[in-house]
Amino acid sequence: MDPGRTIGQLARDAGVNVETVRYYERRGLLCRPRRASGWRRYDDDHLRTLRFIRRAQGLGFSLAEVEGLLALRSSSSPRVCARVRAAAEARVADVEARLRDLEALRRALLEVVQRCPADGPGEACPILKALAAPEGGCCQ
Amino acid sequence: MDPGRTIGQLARDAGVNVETVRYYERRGLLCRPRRASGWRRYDDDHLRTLRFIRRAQGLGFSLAEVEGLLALRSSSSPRVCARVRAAAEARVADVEARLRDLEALRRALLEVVQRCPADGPGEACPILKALAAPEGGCCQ
DNA sequence: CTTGACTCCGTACCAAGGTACGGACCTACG
DNA sequence: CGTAGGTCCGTACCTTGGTACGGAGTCAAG
Repeated sequence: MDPGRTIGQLARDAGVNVETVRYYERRGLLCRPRRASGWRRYDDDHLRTLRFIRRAQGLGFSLAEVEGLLALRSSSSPRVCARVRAAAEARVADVEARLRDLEALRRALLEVVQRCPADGPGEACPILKALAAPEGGCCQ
Repeated sequence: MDPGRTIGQLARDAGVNVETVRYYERRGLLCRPRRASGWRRYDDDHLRTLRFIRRAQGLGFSLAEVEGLLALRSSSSPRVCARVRAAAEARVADVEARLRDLEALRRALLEVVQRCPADGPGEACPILKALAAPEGGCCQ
Protein backbone atom coordinates (compact mmCIF):
# COMPACT_ATOMS: atom_id res chain seq x y z
CA MET A 1 0.00 0.00 0.00
CA ASP A 2 1.16 3.47 -0.81
CA PRO A 3 2.81 4.84 2.29
CA GLY A 4 1.62 8.35 1.43
CA ARG A 5 3.15 11.62 2.45
CA THR A 6 4.06 12.72 5.91
CA ILE A 7 2.74 16.08 6.99
CA GLY A 8 6.02 17.74 6.15
CA GLN A 9 6.04 16.31 2.63
CA LEU A 10 2.45 17.36 2.06
CA ALA A 11 3.20 20.84 3.32
CA ARG A 12 6.20 21.15 1.02
CA ASP A 13 4.25 19.85 -1.97
CA ALA A 14 1.50 22.39 -1.37
CA GLY A 15 3.79 25.21 -0.38
CA VAL A 16 2.33 25.73 3.06
CA ASN A 17 3.53 25.45 6.63
CA VAL A 18 3.16 22.19 8.56
CA GLU A 19 1.23 24.05 11.23
CA THR A 20 -1.13 25.29 8.57
CA VAL A 21 -1.99 21.74 7.58
CA ARG A 22 -2.75 20.83 11.17
CA TYR A 23 -4.75 24.03 11.48
CA TYR A 24 -6.89 23.16 8.45
CA GLU A 25 -7.50 19.73 9.91
CA ARG A 26 -8.61 21.26 13.20
CA ARG A 27 -10.93 23.57 11.27
CA GLY A 28 -12.38 20.61 9.41
CA LEU A 29 -11.20 21.79 5.99
CA LEU A 30 -8.87 18.90 5.46
CA CYS A 31 -10.19 15.54 6.52
CA ARG A 32 -8.21 13.44 8.97
CA PRO A 33 -5.73 11.16 7.22
CA ARG A 34 -4.88 7.64 8.23
CA ARG A 35 -2.05 7.16 10.69
CA ALA A 36 1.07 5.01 10.72
CA SER A 37 2.54 4.72 14.20
CA GLY A 38 0.81 7.92 15.07
CA TRP A 39 2.10 9.83 12.04
CA ARG A 40 -0.37 11.30 9.60
CA ARG A 41 -0.19 9.80 6.10
CA TYR A 42 -1.63 11.85 3.25
CA ASP A 43 -2.54 10.75 -0.25
CA ASP A 44 -3.07 12.68 -3.47
CA ASP A 45 -6.63 13.58 -2.57
CA HIS A 46 -5.42 15.45 0.44
CA LEU A 47 -2.92 17.31 -1.68
CA ARG A 48 -5.63 18.21 -4.18
CA THR A 49 -7.89 19.47 -1.45
CA LEU A 50 -5.11 21.48 0.10
CA ARG A 51 -4.36 23.10 -3.25
CA PHE A 52 -8.06 23.75 -3.76
CA ILE A 53 -8.14 25.58 -0.47
CA ARG A 54 -5.15 27.73 -1.32
CA ARG A 55 -6.53 28.62 -4.75
CA ALA A 56 -9.90 29.56 -3.36
CA GLN A 57 -8.18 31.66 -0.73
CA GLY A 58 -6.19 33.28 -3.49
CA LEU A 59 -9.46 34.34 -5.08
CA GLY A 60 -10.43 36.02 -1.84
CA PHE A 61 -12.67 33.36 -0.33
CA SER A 62 -12.48 33.19 3.45
CA LEU A 63 -11.85 29.81 5.03
CA ALA A 64 -15.50 29.69 6.06
CA GLU A 65 -16.49 30.16 2.42
CA VAL A 66 -13.92 27.62 1.32
CA GLU A 67 -15.58 25.19 3.71
CA GLY A 68 -18.84 25.75 1.85
CA LEU A 69 -17.17 25.25 -1.53
CA LEU A 70 -15.58 22.02 -0.34
CA ALA A 71 -18.96 20.76 0.80
CA LEU A 72 -20.46 21.65 -2.58
CA ARG A 73 -17.58 19.97 -4.35
CA SER A 74 -18.57 16.62 -2.98
CA SER A 75 -22.29 17.12 -3.43
CA SER A 76 -24.10 15.63 -6.38
CA SER A 77 -27.05 17.97 -6.44
CA PRO A 78 -27.77 19.57 -9.83
CA ARG A 79 -27.94 22.91 -8.03
CA VAL A 80 -24.29 22.85 -7.00
CA CYS A 81 -23.15 24.86 -9.94
CA ALA A 82 -25.68 27.59 -9.26
CA ARG A 83 -24.61 27.82 -5.65
CA VAL A 84 -20.93 27.96 -6.51
CA ARG A 85 -21.63 30.64 -9.04
CA ALA A 86 -23.62 32.62 -6.51
CA ALA A 87 -20.72 32.44 -4.07
CA ALA A 88 -18.31 33.63 -6.73
CA GLU A 89 -20.63 36.46 -7.70
CA ALA A 90 -20.91 37.52 -4.09
CA ARG A 91 -17.15 37.62 -4.01
CA VAL A 92 -17.07 39.79 -7.12
CA ALA A 93 -19.58 42.18 -5.57
CA ASP A 94 -17.50 42.38 -2.44
CA VAL A 95 -14.31 43.03 -4.37
CA GLU A 96 -16.04 45.72 -6.41
CA ALA A 97 -17.32 47.41 -3.25
CA ARG A 98 -13.84 47.42 -1.83
CA LEU A 99 -12.51 48.81 -5.10
CA ARG A 100 -14.99 51.67 -4.94
CA ASP A 101 -14.05 52.46 -1.34
CA LEU A 102 -10.36 52.41 -2.12
CA GLU A 103 -10.86 54.57 -5.19
CA ALA A 104 -12.68 57.17 -3.09
CA LEU A 105 -9.94 56.95 -0.51
CA ARG A 106 -7.31 57.46 -3.17
CA ARG A 107 -9.05 60.56 -4.48
CA ALA A 108 -9.37 62.01 -0.97
CA LEU A 109 -5.71 61.36 -0.24
CA LEU A 110 -4.56 62.83 -3.54
CA GLU A 111 -6.62 65.92 -3.01
CA VAL A 112 -5.06 66.45 0.38
CA VAL A 113 -1.56 65.75 -0.91
CA GLN A 114 -1.93 68.16 -3.82
CA ARG A 115 -2.62 71.05 -1.52
CA CYS A 116 0.58 70.50 0.35
CA PRO A 117 3.68 72.55 -0.53
CA ALA A 118 5.84 69.77 0.93
CA ASP A 119 7.75 72.39 2.84
CA GLY A 120 7.03 74.42 5.92
CA PRO A 121 6.07 74.04 9.55
CA GLY A 122 3.15 72.09 10.94
CA GLU A 123 0.96 75.13 11.47
CA ALA A 124 0.91 75.76 7.76
CA CYS A 125 0.47 72.17 6.66
CA PRO A 126 -2.76 71.80 4.72
CA ILE A 127 -2.89 68.08 5.37
CA LEU A 128 -2.83 68.52 9.13
CA LYS A 129 -5.34 71.34 8.73
CA ALA A 130 -7.63 69.12 6.74
CA LEU A 131 -7.44 66.45 9.40
CA ALA A 132 -8.08 68.96 12.17
CA ALA A 133 -10.91 70.76 10.41
CA PRO A 134 -14.21 70.69 12.32
CA GLU A 135 -16.15 70.40 9.07
CA GLY A 136 -14.44 68.51 6.29
CA GLY A 137 -12.61 70.82 3.93
CA CYS A 138 -11.42 68.06 1.71
CA CYS A 139 -12.35 64.63 2.83
CA GLN A 140 -15.54 65.25 4.72
CA MET B 1 -14.10 76.72 35.36
CA ASP B 2 -15.57 74.81 32.47
CA PRO B 3 -16.61 71.45 33.85
CA GLY B 4 -15.78 69.80 30.51
CA ARG B 5 -17.25 66.65 29.09
CA THR B 6 -17.47 63.29 30.73
CA ILE B 7 -16.11 60.38 28.76
CA GLY B 8 -19.61 59.46 27.60
CA GLN B 9 -20.31 62.97 26.34
CA LEU B 10 -16.97 63.09 24.52
CA ALA B 11 -17.62 59.71 22.97
CA ARG B 12 -21.06 60.79 21.78
CA ASP B 13 -19.72 64.06 20.36
CA ALA B 14 -17.04 62.23 18.43
CA GLY B 15 -19.23 59.29 17.45
CA VAL B 16 -17.10 56.63 19.06
CA ASN B 17 -17.48 54.13 21.86
CA VAL B 18 -16.55 55.00 25.44
CA GLU B 19 -14.20 52.04 25.49
CA THR B 20 -12.50 53.39 22.38
CA VAL B 21 -11.70 56.64 24.17
CA ARG B 22 -10.15 54.74 27.05
CA TYR B 23 -8.29 52.58 24.56
CA TYR B 24 -6.81 55.61 22.79
CA GLU B 25 -5.72 56.99 26.15
CA ARG B 26 -4.01 53.71 26.97
CA ARG B 27 -2.28 53.77 23.60
CA GLY B 28 -1.10 57.31 24.24
CA LEU B 29 -3.05 58.83 21.34
CA LEU B 30 -5.28 60.93 23.55
CA CYS B 31 -3.57 62.62 26.45
CA ARG B 32 -4.90 62.05 29.95
CA PRO B 33 -7.54 64.58 30.90
CA ARG B 34 -7.98 66.15 34.31
CA ARG B 35 -10.22 64.39 36.79
CA ALA B 36 -13.12 65.48 38.95
CA SER B 37 -13.82 62.98 41.74
CA GLY B 38 -12.11 60.37 39.67
CA TRP B 39 -14.11 61.07 36.51
CA ARG B 40 -12.31 62.14 33.37
CA ARG B 41 -13.13 65.67 32.20
CA TYR B 42 -12.44 66.49 28.57
CA ASP B 43 -12.22 69.89 26.89
CA ASP B 44 -12.49 70.94 23.26
CA ASP B 45 -8.87 70.11 22.52
CA HIS B 46 -9.52 66.51 23.38
CA LEU B 47 -12.52 66.46 21.10
CA ARG B 48 -10.46 67.98 18.28
CA THR B 49 -7.73 65.41 18.75
CA LEU B 50 -10.24 62.59 18.83
CA ARG B 51 -11.78 63.80 15.60
CA PHE B 52 -8.33 64.16 14.09
CA ILE B 53 -7.65 60.55 14.92
CA ARG B 54 -10.88 59.34 13.34
CA ARG B 55 -10.36 61.38 10.19
CA ALA B 56 -6.81 60.13 9.77
CA GLN B 57 -8.06 56.61 10.31
CA GLY B 58 -10.71 57.28 7.72
CA LEU B 59 -7.92 58.08 5.26
CA GLY B 60 -6.40 54.71 5.97
CA PHE B 61 -3.70 55.67 8.45
CA SER B 62 -3.05 53.05 11.10
CA LEU B 63 -3.11 54.11 14.73
CA ALA B 64 0.69 53.89 14.78
CA GLU B 65 0.82 56.31 11.86
CA VAL B 66 -1.76 58.54 13.50
CA GLU B 67 0.53 58.67 16.51
CA GLY B 68 3.26 60.02 14.26
CA LEU B 69 0.93 62.59 12.73
CA LEU B 70 -0.16 63.75 16.16
CA ALA B 71 3.46 64.21 17.19
CA LEU B 72 4.13 66.20 14.02
CA ARG B 73 1.06 68.28 14.62
CA SER B 74 2.55 69.71 17.78
CA SER B 75 6.05 70.09 16.37
CA SER B 76 7.28 73.46 15.17
CA SER B 77 9.98 72.24 12.82
CA PRO B 78 9.84 73.66 9.30
CA ARG B 79 10.15 70.14 7.98
CA VAL B 80 6.85 68.99 9.44
CA CYS B 81 4.98 69.62 6.26
CA ALA B 82 7.39 67.54 4.22
CA ARG B 83 7.10 64.65 6.63
CA VAL B 84 3.34 64.77 6.69
CA ARG B 85 3.26 64.88 2.92
CA ALA B 86 5.60 61.90 2.74
CA ALA B 87 3.31 59.94 5.04
CA ALA B 88 0.30 60.81 2.91
CA GLU B 89 2.14 59.84 -0.26
CA ALA B 90 3.09 56.52 1.26
CA ARG B 91 -0.57 56.00 2.01
CA VAL B 92 -1.47 56.79 -1.60
CA ALA B 93 1.09 54.29 -2.85
CA ASP B 94 -0.28 51.67 -0.52
CA VAL B 95 -3.85 52.30 -1.62
CA GLU B 96 -2.81 52.12 -5.25
CA ALA B 97 -1.07 48.81 -4.69
CA ARG B 98 -4.17 47.42 -3.04
CA LEU B 99 -6.25 48.74 -5.93
CA ARG B 100 -4.07 46.90 -8.41
CA ASP B 101 -4.32 43.67 -6.42
CA LEU B 102 -8.07 43.92 -6.14
CA GLU B 103 -8.41 44.73 -9.82
CA ALA B 104 -6.47 41.58 -10.72
CA LEU B 105 -8.59 39.60 -8.30
CA ARG B 106 -11.75 40.98 -9.86
CA ARG B 107 -10.63 39.97 -13.34
CA ALA B 108 -9.74 36.47 -12.17
CA LEU B 109 -13.09 36.08 -10.46
CA LEU B 110 -15.03 37.40 -13.43
CA GLU B 111 -13.24 35.05 -15.75
CA VAL B 112 -14.14 32.10 -13.60
CA VAL B 113 -17.75 33.26 -13.19
CA GLN B 114 -18.24 33.79 -16.90
CA ARG B 115 -17.42 30.19 -17.67
CA CYS B 116 -20.12 28.96 -15.38
CA PRO B 117 -23.53 27.99 -16.78
CA ALA B 118 -25.04 28.62 -13.35
CA ASP B 119 -26.79 25.32 -13.62
CA GLY B 120 -25.74 21.76 -13.25
CA PRO B 121 -24.06 19.42 -10.81
CA GLY B 122 -20.74 19.93 -9.12
CA GLU B 123 -18.83 17.64 -11.43
CA ALA B 124 -19.59 19.93 -14.33
CA CYS B 125 -18.98 23.19 -12.54
CA PRO B 126 -16.18 25.09 -14.23
CA ILE B 127 -15.50 27.15 -11.12
CA LEU B 128 -14.88 24.10 -8.99
CA LYS B 129 -12.84 22.63 -11.82
CA ALA B 130 -10.72 25.74 -12.01
CA LEU B 131 -10.11 25.58 -8.28
CA ALA B 132 -9.23 21.90 -8.44
CA ALA B 133 -7.00 22.15 -11.50
CA PRO B 134 -3.44 21.02 -10.88
CA GLU B 135 -2.13 23.72 -13.19
CA GLY B 136 -4.21 26.87 -13.33
CA GLY B 137 -6.65 26.89 -16.20
CA CYS B 138 -7.98 30.33 -15.44
CA CYS B 139 -6.51 31.87 -12.38
CA GLN B 140 -3.08 30.31 -12.28
C1' DC C 1 22.91 2.11 18.54
C1' DT C 2 23.28 6.84 18.00
C1' DT C 3 22.11 10.95 16.11
C1' DG C 4 19.50 14.28 13.80
C1' DA C 5 15.43 15.30 11.59
C1' DC C 6 10.72 14.76 11.82
C1' DT C 7 6.19 14.43 14.10
C1' DC C 8 2.99 14.18 17.99
C1' DC C 9 -0.17 17.09 21.02
C1' DG C 10 -2.28 20.94 23.51
C1' DT C 11 -1.85 25.40 24.32
C1' DA C 12 -0.29 30.06 23.94
C1' DC C 13 0.62 33.79 21.08
C1' DC C 14 0.68 37.25 16.98
C1' DA C 15 -1.44 41.47 14.35
C1' DA C 16 -5.06 45.56 14.82
C1' DG C 17 -8.45 47.82 16.71
C1' DG C 18 -11.19 47.63 19.50
C1' DT C 19 -15.38 45.44 22.74
C1' DA C 20 -17.18 43.34 26.94
C1' DC C 21 -17.44 42.27 31.87
C1' DG C 22 -18.23 43.04 36.62
C1' DG C 23 -18.04 44.92 41.16
C1' DA C 24 -17.44 49.37 43.19
C1' DC C 25 -18.19 54.08 43.15
C1' DC C 26 -20.31 58.71 41.74
C1' DT C 27 -23.96 62.04 40.09
C1' DA C 28 -28.26 63.94 38.98
C1' DC C 29 -33.21 63.81 39.17
C1' DG C 30 -37.54 63.54 41.58
C1' DC D 1 -33.28 59.78 50.30
C1' DG D 2 -33.68 56.42 46.63
C1' DT D 3 -32.56 54.94 42.33
C1' DA D 4 -31.14 54.88 37.61
C1' DG D 5 -27.58 55.50 34.88
C1' DG D 6 -22.79 56.93 34.14
C1' DT D 7 -17.94 55.96 35.23
C1' DC D 8 -14.01 53.72 37.48
C1' DC D 9 -10.45 49.94 36.75
C1' DG D 10 -8.04 45.76 35.21
C1' DT D 11 -8.52 42.13 32.56
C1' DA D 12 -10.39 39.03 29.26
C1' DC D 13 -12.17 38.41 24.91
C1' DC D 14 -13.27 39.15 19.83
C1' DT D 15 -12.02 38.76 14.64
C1' DT D 16 -9.00 35.85 10.90
C1' DG D 17 -5.47 32.95 9.59
C1' DG D 18 -2.27 31.21 11.04
C1' DT D 19 2.76 30.56 14.13
C1' DA D 20 5.42 29.17 17.89
C1' DC D 21 6.66 26.30 21.86
C1' DG D 22 8.18 22.33 24.32
C1' DG D 23 8.58 17.75 25.93
C1' DA D 24 7.93 13.23 24.22
C1' DG D 25 7.83 9.78 20.72
C1' DT D 26 9.43 8.02 15.86
C1' DC D 27 12.06 7.27 11.61
C1' DA D 28 16.07 6.73 8.72
C1' DA D 29 20.97 7.01 7.80
C1' DG D 30 25.52 5.73 9.22
